Amino acid sequence: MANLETDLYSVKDKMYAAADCIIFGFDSGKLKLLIFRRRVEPLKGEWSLIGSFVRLEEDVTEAAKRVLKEITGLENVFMEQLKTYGKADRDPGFRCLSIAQYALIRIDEYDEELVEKHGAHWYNIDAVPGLVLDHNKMVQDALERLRQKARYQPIGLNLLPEKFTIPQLQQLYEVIYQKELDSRNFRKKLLSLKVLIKLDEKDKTNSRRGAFLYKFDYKTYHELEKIGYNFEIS
Amino acid sequence: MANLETDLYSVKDKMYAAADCIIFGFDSGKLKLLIFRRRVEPLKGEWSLIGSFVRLEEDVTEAAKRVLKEITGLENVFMEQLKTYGKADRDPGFRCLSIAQYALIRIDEYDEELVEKHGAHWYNIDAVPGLVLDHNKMVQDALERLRQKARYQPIGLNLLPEKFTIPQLQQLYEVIYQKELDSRNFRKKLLSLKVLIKLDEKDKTNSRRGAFLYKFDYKTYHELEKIGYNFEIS
DNA sequence: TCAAAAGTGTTTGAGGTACACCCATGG
DNA sequence: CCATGGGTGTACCTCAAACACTTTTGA
Repeated sequence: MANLETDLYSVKDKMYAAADCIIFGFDSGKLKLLIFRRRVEPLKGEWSLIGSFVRLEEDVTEAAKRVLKEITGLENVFMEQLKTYGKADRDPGFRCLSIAQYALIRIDEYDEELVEKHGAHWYNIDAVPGLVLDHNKMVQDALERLRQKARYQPIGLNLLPEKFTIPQLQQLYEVIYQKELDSRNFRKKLLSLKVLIKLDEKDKTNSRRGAFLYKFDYKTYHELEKIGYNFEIS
Repeated sequence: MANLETDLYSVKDKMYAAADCIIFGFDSGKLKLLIFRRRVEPLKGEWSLIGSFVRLEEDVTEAAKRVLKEITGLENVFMEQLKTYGKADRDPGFRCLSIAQYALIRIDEYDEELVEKHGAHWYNIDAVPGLVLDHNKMVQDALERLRQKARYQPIGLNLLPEKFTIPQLQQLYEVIYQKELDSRNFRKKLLSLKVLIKLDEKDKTNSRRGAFLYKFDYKTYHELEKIGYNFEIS
């Protein structure tokens, strides 16, 4: 990127590719998005998704992982390609495709210091400010994908700690679907799937009585998946 | 593209983007794929998806439409971005992302002459030969997407003529899902959705008795869609 | 008249949805 | 002892799945 501003001819003459990350988190019953203020011109100081140019010798996936690690310190995070934004005029400076990817992170695990160092902030998903370029559209598309995908695959769990309670899980699905769920039916459905392992511990942060903690049984889940089982939470 | 081979330095130094199209058709009860033999080095003569570099001043979507029109003569075809293939080493010649898009076309409408002129061929989906680079993977991914998407949205209809019979439609779903369906249940389900318009004509190509032709009622469908109706065919 | 595809109803079981009360505990 | 969130059971109804025979008509 160093020569971007010095070598104008080559800049205008080239195709660039950016890996932009839509980073979701879940905290205090809210779905959150990690964004930051751009540090470079153009649009310096504006809110933006976190991204980077894809280097010539680098896989697109690697670029996204690099960005994510740089800003959160996390590796091995759930991340999936959303789609590529390829309008010729989407970036007024030069021709740049954006391969958008969304990530689901456990908000209790990220490196707070690193995040602050980069000028990043967590915003409630329903209060995201105006972002640079087509980034708001990307967030909307990512949300829709998350909603769609969470219905049939247990990806939502990537937003919770490894040990979680049923009420927590229900709350998560409620914010993803934007709809209240009946706790009796939710619990019944979840347990009938046979992929939750009940632990002996309780989480007492939300009530005197405490709620039992569970872990998701990925091993069983993957076996069931092979034989055409489908996880579905409406 | 003309200077690709003359200007080696710039070739190695640049990021390219290709729009590759996975073109599906449906004919004689089979799902088909349109591929062609590469006309240029490298890999000249090998089977390949149809694609083109995305021009600097062109939207990615436009590039795909351009390719599709060039080879089939068709415009206004159902086409959707599949995903971007971005491994650094996916193309041994130079750095090239591929933004893959899949298209569903009515096989009775394409321009046969044009297709032949380009050395293209329709292959049964279960007999596709080895393709160049990662193109076989793209086809697999597109198929999976088609299967997934057809379940909840009436996109399959883009593979049939405007007027179609229920048995034809059933056959289509059978090849997409790779599974036999019960004709009584299928018909019942379809008609209960209230989005098929029965015509007075019959198609007698498949039986003496003839089967009634139907049209899909997109107008009603889109209205129902707004109020949270969901089309679903298992 | 017969072969071959089109078209039609009913029964059953699984699972989604609606709904209200008791339990456990710390302050 | 009580306020607060955690946890449980039942009745109903919808819909998917299984299943077999009649109709039409051109050759």
